[in-house]
Amino acid sequence: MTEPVLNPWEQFRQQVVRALHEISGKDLGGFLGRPAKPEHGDLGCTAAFSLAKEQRGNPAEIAKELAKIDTSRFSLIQKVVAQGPYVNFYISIKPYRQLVIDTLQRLGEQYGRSETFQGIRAVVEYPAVNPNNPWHIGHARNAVLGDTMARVLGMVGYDVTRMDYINDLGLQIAVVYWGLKHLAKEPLKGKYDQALGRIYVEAHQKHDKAQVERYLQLMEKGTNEVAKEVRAMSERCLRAHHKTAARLDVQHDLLVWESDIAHSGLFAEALDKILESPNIKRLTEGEKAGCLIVDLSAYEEFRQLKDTEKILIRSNGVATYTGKDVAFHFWKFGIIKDPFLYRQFRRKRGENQTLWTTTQKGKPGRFTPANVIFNVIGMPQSFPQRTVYLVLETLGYTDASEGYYHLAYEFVTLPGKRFSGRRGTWIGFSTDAVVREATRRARREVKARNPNESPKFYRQVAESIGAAAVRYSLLKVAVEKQITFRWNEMLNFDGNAAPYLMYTHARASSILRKQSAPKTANLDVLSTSHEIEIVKLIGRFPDIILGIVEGMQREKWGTRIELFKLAEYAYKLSVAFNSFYNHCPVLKAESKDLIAARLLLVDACSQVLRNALTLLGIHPLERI
RNA sequence: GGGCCCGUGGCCAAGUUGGUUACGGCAUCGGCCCUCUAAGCCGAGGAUCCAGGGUUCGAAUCCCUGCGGGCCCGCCA
Repeated sequence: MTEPVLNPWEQFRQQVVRALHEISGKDLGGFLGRPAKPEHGDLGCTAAFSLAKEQRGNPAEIAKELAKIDTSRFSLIQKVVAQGPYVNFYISIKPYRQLVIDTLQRLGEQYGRSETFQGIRAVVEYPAVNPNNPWHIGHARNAVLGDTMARVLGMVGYDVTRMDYINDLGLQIAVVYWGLKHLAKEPLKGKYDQALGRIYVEAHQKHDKAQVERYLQLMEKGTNEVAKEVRAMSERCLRAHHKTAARLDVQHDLLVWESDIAHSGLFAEALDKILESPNIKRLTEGEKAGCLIVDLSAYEEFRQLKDTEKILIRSNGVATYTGKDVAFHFWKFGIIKDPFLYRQFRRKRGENQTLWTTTQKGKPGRFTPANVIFNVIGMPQSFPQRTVYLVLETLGYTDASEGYYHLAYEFVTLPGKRFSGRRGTWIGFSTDAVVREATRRARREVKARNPNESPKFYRQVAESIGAAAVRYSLLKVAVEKQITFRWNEMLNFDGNAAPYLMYTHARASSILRKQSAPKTANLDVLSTSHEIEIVKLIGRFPDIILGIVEGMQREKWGTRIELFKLAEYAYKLSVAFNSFYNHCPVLKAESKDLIAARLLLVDACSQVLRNALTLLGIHPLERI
């Protein structure tokens, strides 16, 4: 019995690898790449260059030898051609087309999935915005990356928990609470996080240090009126954050609060574990007398520092940020048992869509430890992030250290300045403001194009398009590129942008509305380059998704993810469809056979586009 | 002092384990709506790949030296 096919392109690639192995006796898979030009075939092999070097031969001669593959034994290889030193493989379109369509029809909305990482538990954490101001557009980049990452991981088999960590015990929270008490005029106007953010800017300048310090102590202590009010304030802010998240269809499963960590006993338990390690030291003399430290001088990049000793617990017994983070990750990985109580924060539409939160009064047991964790955190935090997982390693938790991924991305900035909560540079560039403006512009367009629709239609469609435009703008750029925020680019609706993708899907839907697609058809009549291009792109979809996850490279200062490849794919498929749309009539094709086959192709393309858009967090609409 | 990321047509930007003619978008110019949604399609122009050296049959990609932009290196949070 053969496994049911999930990934058509991989079937072809494997046949090429087998064919090359048979003719050369070597695994030449590493030399395969996709040629830049279609006339060079579907897969090219550059092995002849290095074989020539080894054998002191001529690359072109060697390529010619490699190309003497008997293709009749490989169903998906149509021909092999040596073009100079390159060995180019051409796909056998007839069986491949059938394989692609069969696979897609069998899997439907599941098409694209793979089982490679089945059964592995993953936690993705994002965006961890402090609950004292709203998300600015840079926070949206974090959130959208995390949310999309979670969707992609789910597609390749991971069991994913989408987590948000909320630091409701920091100085900035005490400051905004001070502002609320001393500056704010009740009732606050507008969205709560926006109002808090403005108060914070003012409070940052005006606050009384001693009073703020007093609040901070009470917050950390827990059982008192101030702590209760601060938690209520933070939760209210979080609800406002999650309204923003909902606009962008950014989802979470679990909120973890710093104040719950502080009062859960998690740290005491982690400390016991930390003390078991032979590599933890309590210093008795010098500047750091009384501190618990880990010496990181074994790592080359730390030796350059003035100080290779990383403090986990201060001389006053309080944990440092690194110390807290190490303890928190003990929990994520199940090194210590789960000390939290949980309750529902919000019930969502679907059954399994409940958003849970840690709490002081609730029930235990809502969390299963992870095998791998992905923290979506800015590139500038590379150093502290690396410190955390190197400390884990030094303490003896190598599995946890290796399963710790810092998904690093560069910030969104304004021309010439950074976003700052304190200075209030985010005002006017909150995620809400940007999405609102995108929606406003979308609504104008939608109304012009659909003059006789209801206000409800305009609103719903415009909201989807506006949010999608913002999401896509943030996703289509490689994570290591800084984004300078410009309205015209963020809200571009033409070309490589979300509205184009949605428009493409709506066009396909429009055809299928007029005549539904048959389940089977004679696919041999699909012979134009436009039709074949679509089939080939559809066949690559599962491989694109898997490639994003497998291509993740954990480097010293962060792991890069190539989520933009998903955006790029959706765009390419759309380009191919629109080209087809303009060159190949469907409903008015010249024969019944051709109409049926093209309808089936439109249906197939639309399904894959829908799958891709859903992964991108874009709602595929039938009409826009 | 040490370290990280980025530099590709006017603007944005893919390609950076070396490999077939540097992928696209915006903007500009020309063409296409009696035919399935023109947020579209077809075509044109536009690139010393930051600079200079080096390695190689072959460099946007690797190495060296600079330049420009952004950032990191606390018992802080």
